[in-house]
Amino acid sequence: MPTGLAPAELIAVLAAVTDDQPRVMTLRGGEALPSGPFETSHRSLQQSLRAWIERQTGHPVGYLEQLYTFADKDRDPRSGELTEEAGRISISYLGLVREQDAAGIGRPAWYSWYSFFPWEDHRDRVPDELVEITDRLGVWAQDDPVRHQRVDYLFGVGDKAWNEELVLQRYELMYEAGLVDAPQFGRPMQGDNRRILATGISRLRAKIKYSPVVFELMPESFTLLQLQRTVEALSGLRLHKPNFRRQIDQQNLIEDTGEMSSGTGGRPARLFRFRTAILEARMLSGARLPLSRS
Amino acid sequence: MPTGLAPAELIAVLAAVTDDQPRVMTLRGGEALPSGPFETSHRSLQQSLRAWIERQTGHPVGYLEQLYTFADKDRDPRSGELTEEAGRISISYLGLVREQDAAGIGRPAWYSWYSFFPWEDHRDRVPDELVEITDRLGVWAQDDPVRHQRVDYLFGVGDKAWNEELVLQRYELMYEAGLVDAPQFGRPMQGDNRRILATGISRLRAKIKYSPVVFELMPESFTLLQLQRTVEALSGLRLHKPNFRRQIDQQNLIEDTGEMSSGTGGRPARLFRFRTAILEARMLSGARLPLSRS
DNA sequence: TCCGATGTACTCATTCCGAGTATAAACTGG
DNA sequence: CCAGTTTATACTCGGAATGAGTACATCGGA
Repeated sequence: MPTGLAPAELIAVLAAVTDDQPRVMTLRGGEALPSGPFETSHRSLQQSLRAWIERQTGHPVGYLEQLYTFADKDRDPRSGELTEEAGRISISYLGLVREQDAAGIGRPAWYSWYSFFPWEDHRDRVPDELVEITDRLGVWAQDDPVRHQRVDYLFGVGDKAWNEELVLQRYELMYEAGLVDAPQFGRPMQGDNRRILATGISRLRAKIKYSPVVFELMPESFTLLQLQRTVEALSGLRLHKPNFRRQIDQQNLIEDTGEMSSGTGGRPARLFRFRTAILEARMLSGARLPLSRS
Repeated sequence: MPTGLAPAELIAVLAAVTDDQPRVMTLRGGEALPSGPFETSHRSLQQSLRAWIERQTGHPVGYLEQLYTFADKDRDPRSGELTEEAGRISISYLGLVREQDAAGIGRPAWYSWYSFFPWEDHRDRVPDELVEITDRLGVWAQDDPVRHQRVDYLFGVGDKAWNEELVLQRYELMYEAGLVDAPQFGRPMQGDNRRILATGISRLRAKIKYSPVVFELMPESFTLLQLQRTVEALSGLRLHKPNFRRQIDQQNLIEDTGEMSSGTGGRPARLFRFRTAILEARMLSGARLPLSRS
């Protein structure tokens, strides 16, 4: 991004899925999210960011959504000092792209989410890191029942279920407990970038449940298993195959292309495509109010 | 708010429910949402806004959530001209308060949402305004099947169901079709304030389904019917009484105070209170992924 | 004392969801 | 070419949640 006197900074969480891994675009060897000043020459925030991303990656951004706006003083509660840029506004966005090969000068790299948040990947087993974290948080909560309740709820301790959407809240609790700087608990990032990434992951994990955004991450045509693997990568959970397929075709979101996948190891699978012009789509039923007739 | 050279402006959608009407705090005779510059003297955006609101209303804000951040050029697509303040950032918030009597100098007024969006109140009947709007939109869509699909989906035409959450998208479609300036379609506001209000209503209508924010609008103790009437006011829908009650006590969110309501016309009702220290609460079941065992 | 309004406890059918089973069709290594 | 592995796809079945409706209780007031 060209520099200049800018009233605001834009920060992007750019996500893609490849090799069954959810990935995020980073700069500086995985230490920073892409960011730059808001250019008033463009028409709007969205357009400004979209243009910059497409210049950087060589790919169009399928989906772009605003995440959160911070003031500088929101951003790093550790250092109480006032910087020269005090009062600057940072606006963060979540963007989804289909491919991850950057056209840049080799600087951008796509890291797996789970290298920053190793405790969030529950696809194969409960991560060792999570066990250690809950142990340490147990000590931190000690005789404080309120802390204990928060830890149990956020990290699925005891009979509580693991809720994959609470990425941000888990990170913030770990921050409070002083665990985020431990190197075994994920790759560090500069400033508050890891927290912004957590915000994006939380948002996306929630969104795939009631909106068909997953398809923004899929190629033109795909098999049902590929779709399932993508959802699993994003949510960090393993899904039940027959039930997943049932839900997908109940939603009526995809249609058969007529073609079959070339052998990926087993029996060839049908190739599907996303039904365009489906704007009324909701992935799952969505919450309901108990309506009255009439 | 004191004026000054500010990098950003804060705008608040302050909501309350009284007399079975969802209300929003306005200035200038209902023409503007409260707003002011972001004061860097405070610690963060949230705190800055919270302090200002409490000074204005004399009441604490129970719940405060960021809505959306606009650049000036996002804000009024009609006038293409560049103003002196081009590039200014506006950050909007949704706040919930329990009472609506302003301590101010008589300037703030609490108007019903539905005076700005008369077509959004479906509690008693389908509003006449909605019928006229869909008629006009039918003409606007004319021979364009894509437009027709959008209109049908957003406004519940034909066999499509009315979706109360789509307040913002409906308003934006009406804007596109040139209907928002018609005086019979709701009270006007200055600039894009009506669109920001629509954003807040959309967010709140979605939120009450999976989060216990409604209780931020309720008094200390309340009857089940009062709670139902509040949800109905917010959603603009009429709910099924027995099923509403079933859901509420399945969620285990409230507890009996032991007291009874003084006669409100019929048999006295139990008074309940919100169970504090319920952070794991979700109003409804929430969408689900088809999980796999172990 | 009856009526209207509200409060509260049920029933019943349908749909949705979690869990599991069974079979089909490819590839692989001996 | 046969056995075993991997993936694809079609079912079944029970339990939970949801939509819709019924029955009855208890108050104030005409």
